[in-house]
Amino acid sequence: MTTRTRFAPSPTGYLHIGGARTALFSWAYARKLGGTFILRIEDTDLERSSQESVQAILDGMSWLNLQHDEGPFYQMQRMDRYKVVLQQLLDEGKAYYCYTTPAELEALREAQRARGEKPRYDGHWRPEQGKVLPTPPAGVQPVVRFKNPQFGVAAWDDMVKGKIIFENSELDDLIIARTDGTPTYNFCVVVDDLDMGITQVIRGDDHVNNTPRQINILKALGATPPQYAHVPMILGSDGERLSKRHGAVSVMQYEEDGFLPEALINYLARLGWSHGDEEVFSIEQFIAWFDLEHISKSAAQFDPDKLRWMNQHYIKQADNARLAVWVRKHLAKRGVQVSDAPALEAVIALYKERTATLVELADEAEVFYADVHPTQELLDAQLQAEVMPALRELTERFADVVWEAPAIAALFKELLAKHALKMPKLAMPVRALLVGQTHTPSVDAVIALFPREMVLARLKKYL
RNA sequence: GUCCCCUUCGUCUAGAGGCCUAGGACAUCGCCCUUUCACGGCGGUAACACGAGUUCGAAUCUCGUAGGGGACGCCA
Repeated sequence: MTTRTRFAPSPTGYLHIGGARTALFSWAYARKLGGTFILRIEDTDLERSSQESVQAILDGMSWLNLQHDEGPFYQMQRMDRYKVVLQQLLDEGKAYYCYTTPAELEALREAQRARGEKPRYDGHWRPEQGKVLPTPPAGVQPVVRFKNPQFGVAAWDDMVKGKIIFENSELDDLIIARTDGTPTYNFCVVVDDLDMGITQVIRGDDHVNNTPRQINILKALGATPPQYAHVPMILGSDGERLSKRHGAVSVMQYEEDGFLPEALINYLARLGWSHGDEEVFSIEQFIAWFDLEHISKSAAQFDPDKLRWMNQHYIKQADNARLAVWVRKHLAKRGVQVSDAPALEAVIALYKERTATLVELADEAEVFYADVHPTQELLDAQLQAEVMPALRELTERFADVVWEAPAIAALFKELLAKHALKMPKLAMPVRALLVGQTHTPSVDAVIALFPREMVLARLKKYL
């Protein structure tokens, strides 16, 4: 049987970090085994589902390069199929109508909670051998409940967590169709996974509790359950559940914040999964190495610092032209047009190993294309009387020195000796006037990057 | 409350009874490199939740305790 996995998000928001990692694992598993990766949109909750969310999920997947082979399938378009299966279950006596109203259920649960019991349906309308069912009340639309086995267990060998066993007596009869006739999540999932021939269900471990119910429905349909792999969730950097508070929870937010998709992928792959001591690896390598056994069983805390480190690594080895595309677009958003001199790629080549994100890279590049305004504080600190003569002479000599880093460096050395100054004494003020700050790459390299006239203009402005 | 799951440095993790004086990575600290800042190099601090048991031997197996998480919807 060929491997078929799926990612089945509900379109009630953007693609977040946790979903992205589940998708990544599911995708990688299929890729590794030469299988098929299916995208399914679970949009049966009309209240909360939206087309924008569908698009956000699609965008996130495509940015991360997680291509699906089939789909996207939409559950709302499969209603007819669900109804057929629902009727089948009803006909076979494996599901039944229940007339208990939401208000009655609420009262029931409250009473159970008060008694310290697990809130659950009491089986009031559940048909049994020899049991006389109450007369359906007039005017009440029934829901359909699945007749869950009362004895035995629902168990499976989870590919991540190992053996998990639930007593059927712990499970109640879940609603599989609402009063309006629409099927609910646990039922749709079962039908879909069955119809789509899913062989491994890889999903968040918040679904562990749904699994025994799904297995029971599957069995009622005469099907063999797929294998299950429940992936632990990702916690925010504070150890709390991921939420809006954590800022960048949407995958696309990372795009905006200047992260490379391969960096996020590598980081996510490594978060809660490992292959010995390997930290940095390509997507091909990941696919080759990936397995479910090495996914850790417990939740992992998201570490922004490590992601930044990973991103810096990928920026350093990324193609300059590719980085330039992003930086150019980003600077345009700030209203800064990148000109031909200096070439953006040359700027990036010099700066990329010192920035952890593309936004930071853009920050560094901006001064080459927009006016700089050194703060008065910086000017006061750097333009001390003792360096002014050397600074003026340097500026004069800049007019005809060979405009290349080695020649510029030689000129610095010459003037340093002549004026009896140390390198930082002269380099710092030049940095301040040129780019508005004192932390830059080698000063001669920075100067050589600028067109000569630009350097002269920026220096003369303060001399 | 009930059920299910989890527990190795601050964080992500390696670890399948002796290879563990518990390894790597991020972070952190120190040193080196240096034209500032980075990059890079070298080194340091830092963990098996606790308690019993099994065993010649346990981070690894068993049980218990504690702590954490998840679920208990006509949400997915």
